[in-house]
Amino acid sequence: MTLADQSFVAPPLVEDRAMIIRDHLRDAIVDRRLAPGTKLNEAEVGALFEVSRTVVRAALQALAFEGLVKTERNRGAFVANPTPEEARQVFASRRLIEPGLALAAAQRMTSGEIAAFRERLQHESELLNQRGPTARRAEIHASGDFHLLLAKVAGNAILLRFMEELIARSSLVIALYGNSGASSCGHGDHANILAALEQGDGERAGKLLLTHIDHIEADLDLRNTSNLPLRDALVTGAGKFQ
Amino acid sequence: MTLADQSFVAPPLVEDRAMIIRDHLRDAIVDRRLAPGTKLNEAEVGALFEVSRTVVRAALQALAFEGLVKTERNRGAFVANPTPEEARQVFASRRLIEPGLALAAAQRMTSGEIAAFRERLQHESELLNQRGPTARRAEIHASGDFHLLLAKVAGNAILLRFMEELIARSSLVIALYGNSGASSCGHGDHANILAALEQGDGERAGKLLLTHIDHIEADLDLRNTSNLPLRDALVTGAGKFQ
DNA sequence: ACCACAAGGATTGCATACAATTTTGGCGCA
DNA sequence: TGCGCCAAAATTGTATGCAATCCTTGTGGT
Repeated sequence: MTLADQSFVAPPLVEDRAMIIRDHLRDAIVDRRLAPGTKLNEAEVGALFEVSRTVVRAALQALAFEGLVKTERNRGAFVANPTPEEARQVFASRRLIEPGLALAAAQRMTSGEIAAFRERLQHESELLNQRGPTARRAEIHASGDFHLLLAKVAGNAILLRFMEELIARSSLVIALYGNSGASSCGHGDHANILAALEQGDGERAGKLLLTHIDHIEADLDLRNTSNLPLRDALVTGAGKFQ
Repeated sequence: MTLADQSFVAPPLVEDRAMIIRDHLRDAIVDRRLAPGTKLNEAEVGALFEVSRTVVRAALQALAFEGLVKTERNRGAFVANPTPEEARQVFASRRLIEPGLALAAAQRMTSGEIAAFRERLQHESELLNQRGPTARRAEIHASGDFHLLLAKVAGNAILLRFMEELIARSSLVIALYGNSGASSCGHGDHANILAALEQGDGERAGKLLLTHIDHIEADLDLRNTSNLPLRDALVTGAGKFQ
């Protein structure tokens, strides 16, 4: 390795520490290293990242906007614990938006972007052949990245941001309600969608996306209200002791 | 006046001052009382609302998330100055989402919600008969409210939030690029959409929404790159002195 | 044993103080 | 006059202190 190899380092000369912390927390939430309902103590998080509460609060506010964190006044911030109804709304939103993205993407996609898609798929299939919780987390991540790439190619920055939020929340929902049995969203779906996109058939890609989302949602058990962390189980659920 | 007269005071015992300031600023931006590009000085805003910079920063961060404010590190917050491309993306997003809302709304709409729609339309037509910039602002507001009501009736909280952002940005775009000539978005469109919804014909309502959005966008002059406030004109535009 | 309640501790909301950065204004010089 | 440079002023980024609120826990009464 030569010095030239390192010269590429993009100079984030001025870093926005709040956004860095936000990204770390988001990763942890989506990967479910932070369980839903977990209290995010400002001082504690600040100590972890070696910043003051001021910065932490900015990060938490950002995550609250994305729906990954719920804040209650004078009580603090908690990792979101999406209800089945919220989960349904997430997927309903995706059903509405993603076919439109496919239409736009099919028209605009360049050969370079096709290559990027292929690389993604390759990465996914590698993860599929691995076992263990780490691989499964990476798999959920990778699956989301496919949809995010679709949104990027579609070329609408607003919809891309919406999709970023929806994908993050989807990952949380899958981690919460997913029947690990069926492993996860079918990898084959993505390949078929890409094929349609390559042929410029955005409409078919959109229909495939719809069934793909159906597959994902079918793998969820949205009846399940258990495994809720104590307090939230009693507060949000209609428990025996209310 | 007796003591009892005062007892009614609705207890916003704990108010979130940051959100109040956010709402005020948003209204001012959407009504264009704050011109695009205007610098939002933290201390200045804080003095106006009699709060510290801390809460002002929270409000500004919230508006930045909605795309109504752009922040630059160490430089401050500025009222968003949407480019024609951003404007197009706003309306493209609405074209994608609103027909889906119409479908859902047509199925779920109650008689009470129909009445609310009628009331909205009544309000709109009253504003149409008035002249002057104040009435025009209120008209843009009211027109947006129609679409927000549609989103509420559709019953998806996530899409409602997306629409809130899109409507706010639309209002800003209309204020920026609107040819006041054609007054504004046709009021008749809304009546037709409501009629379709009442008949439960969500599909037709969706199609009418699409042409309605076409009408709105057709009334814009997105070629216009003038009236940009100095700095932004030079930074974002490919000026002579780059 | 159970409940009500109060004191203490912990945590958040907000204001303020200080550091880092940018902008402004002026001064010298060509 | 016009340009470049530097110091002062202004503004934002961050840390910290204090007040308000909530939660816990222990205590007394029934």
